[in-house]
Amino acid sequence: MAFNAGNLEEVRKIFSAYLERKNLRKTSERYAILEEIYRHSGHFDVELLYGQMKSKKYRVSRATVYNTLDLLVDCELVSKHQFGRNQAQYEKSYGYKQHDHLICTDCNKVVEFCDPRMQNIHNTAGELLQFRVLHHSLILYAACARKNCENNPAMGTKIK
Amino acid sequence: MAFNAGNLEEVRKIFSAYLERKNLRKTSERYAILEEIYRHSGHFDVELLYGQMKSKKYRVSRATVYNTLDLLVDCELVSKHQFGRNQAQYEKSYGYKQHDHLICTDCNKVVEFCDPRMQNIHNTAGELLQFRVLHHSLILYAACARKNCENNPAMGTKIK
DNA sequence: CTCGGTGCAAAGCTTTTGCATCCGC
DNA sequence: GCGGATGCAAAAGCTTTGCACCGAG
Repeated sequence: MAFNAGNLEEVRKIFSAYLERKNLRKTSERYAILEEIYRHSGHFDVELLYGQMKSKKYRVSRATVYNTLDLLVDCELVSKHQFGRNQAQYEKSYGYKQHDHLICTDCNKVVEFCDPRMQNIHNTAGELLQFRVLHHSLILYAACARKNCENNPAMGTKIK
Repeated sequence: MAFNAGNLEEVRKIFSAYLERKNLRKTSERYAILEEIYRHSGHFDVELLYGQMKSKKYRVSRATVYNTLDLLVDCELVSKHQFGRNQAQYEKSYGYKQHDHLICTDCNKVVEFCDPRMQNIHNTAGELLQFRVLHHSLILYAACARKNCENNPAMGTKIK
């Protein structure tokens, strides 16, 4: 998805409200990281984001990137995934409809999909267990039935 | 689940068949690790298993534990989970029916549950995407509706 | 002015790797 | 005996922490 000024305005407001609610300071670094994330699309990891910040005018540290990502995850502007590798993957989540992930066991690429049945489970599975489900992670590990999936542009980004 | 000699016999046979099929050597360390895993119940991480081996007569290295766990996961005698922490969690899987996991956001304990709707998704979600689903990971993150879940023995092991 | 946030580097923790030795086949 | 597997320790990779300085409120 391309850069979207209106969208950016909205997420900035949400972040501001969150920082105020939690009595956290509105630092330029926090907004710079939020904007950098919402300027790009797809999944990213800390190192990629840190590199993007460094390659621009920004003077940020990894510690601040980690700290700010935690805040953004907490206020639900970013979601965090552990795709079975050691490096956490993130993606912006505002304005995106809920989706899950399929990982190709042949080429390690990630495909997003949406299955309404998963929402049913999300909404009702907790009752029996006496839990209130806050969020979930569903990952399907699957072999590609198509040929040459590695070079298929319809598939998402490759994870490390 | 308590130690079960018959069960152990079976998994040892399965492991032997796997090692033969893959032309891998039947070392005493590999069988010792398999037995140590099947002698206990619940989830475990590498450090716990390594500690258990060390506290007994065994002379094993972490490297061998990691290597053997990879083999056991590959032949489906053990399953591996990334519960959002950095440390991978494992559990024995032979003779267990398929289940998914709920993690309490209050106390970090893991509860196993089984929802037949998940099997439906597993079996059919791949078709549309032209993938053959091999396995999946579903984790519900949920708040405990009961009081004092931390001390509830009905709930599983706490993860780090 | 205060003290929470930051940059930087060092430390921490989990996992992988290199190498000499060992042992299954 | 050959070559894969192991133990050990060192290295690698991701994340967190300690500390002095900076800047938002």
